[in-house]
Amino acid sequence: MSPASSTKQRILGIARELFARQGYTGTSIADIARELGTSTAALYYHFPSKADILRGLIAEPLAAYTRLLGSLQERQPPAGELLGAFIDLAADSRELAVIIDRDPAVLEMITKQLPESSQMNERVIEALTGRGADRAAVIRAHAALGVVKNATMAAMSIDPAPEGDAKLTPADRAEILDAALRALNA
Amino acid sequence: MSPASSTKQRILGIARELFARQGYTGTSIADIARELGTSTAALYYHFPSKADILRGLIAEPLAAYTRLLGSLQERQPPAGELLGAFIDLAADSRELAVIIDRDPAVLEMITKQLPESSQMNERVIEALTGRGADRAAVIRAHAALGVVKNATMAAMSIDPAPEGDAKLTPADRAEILDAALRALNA
DNA sequence: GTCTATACCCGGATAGAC
DNA sequence: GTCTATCCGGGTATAGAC
Repeated sequence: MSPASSTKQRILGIARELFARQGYTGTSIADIARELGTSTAALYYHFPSKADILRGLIAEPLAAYTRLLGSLQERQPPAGELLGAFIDLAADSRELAVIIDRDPAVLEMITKQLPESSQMNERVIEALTGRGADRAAVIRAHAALGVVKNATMAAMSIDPAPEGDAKLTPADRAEILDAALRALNA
Repeated sequence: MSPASSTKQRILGIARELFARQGYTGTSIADIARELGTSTAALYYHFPSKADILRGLIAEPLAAYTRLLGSLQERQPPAGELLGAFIDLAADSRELAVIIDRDPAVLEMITKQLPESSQMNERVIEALTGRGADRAAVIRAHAALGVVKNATMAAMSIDPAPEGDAKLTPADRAEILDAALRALNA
């Protein structure tokens, strides 16, 4: 059963944890193998390279992000809805977010195989401000995104920080969203 | 003259740039030496180790941060003043900020030689909320800090992004501070 | 699917001449 | 202060047996 729960999945789980703690570059295949309880050679039976492990981790979240951005071309949701979606994305993949934008090597890997990603951030800002916004509005949009990133991470770390797949409570989510909207709207 | 403008200073300048772009771990001594136009051995005449180059870069900004936090024990400034101070710190050392909290290896180095630093963030939050704040207030404090970090970085990168030691314009600073205060105060 | 052994490279750092 | 040459460790990855 669960064709997904093979050794491959265990490896991905271990890698996610170690990458988040030590960074991608800072984590060696040997580290992962040790945690897994096998030799490094065994690892290479399941994944052809270290980069492929990373790809296996970020593929889906990255696709979700891309999907969300793509949908903006058809419909411009109100800012609250958009920021809410970002909060959910950040909450779902907070470990990945850490991995991705902490390591320049990872960023480069992503831009290499998904060149659009470099303009993603600008697209988000544009969606939050509308076209032709002035400088102050752009800054406020960045401010709102800063709230989303920082506060979501914090909310999932503090105090009743339950195990791995903790969820963001509705109350916390509402608090973050409100703060982001206040930052956005002068 | 200018006892500071020696080769040491050139090295620090190059290192700051490369560390910011490629990360500390992702930058090799050879990278720095190449940019400097010398061999790696020559570099080791000026600095005993790669870690010492990093220390040379972060010592002063880190001290400034420590000083600011220390001053909080004598006096509790209003939130606006405190957030303003953080904006200025972030603007002054935005490259360093990138270097520091992007690389887990760097973070570890700092906590090893400056153990208090691990509680610094909590102290900041406490200063922003006052003692015994509820969960929502803590989240809002993190939100405000997210604004400071993200919006300051953005403001110094967009459009009239002048050379290296660009300054934050007063207008941008005011915009960021307002957004941070709005995020902080429900 | 997992092992041992190893090839290979690259990074930090040192020795010693100039 | 800078060079060439080199050591050493650790990292990714592979070969080939089991």
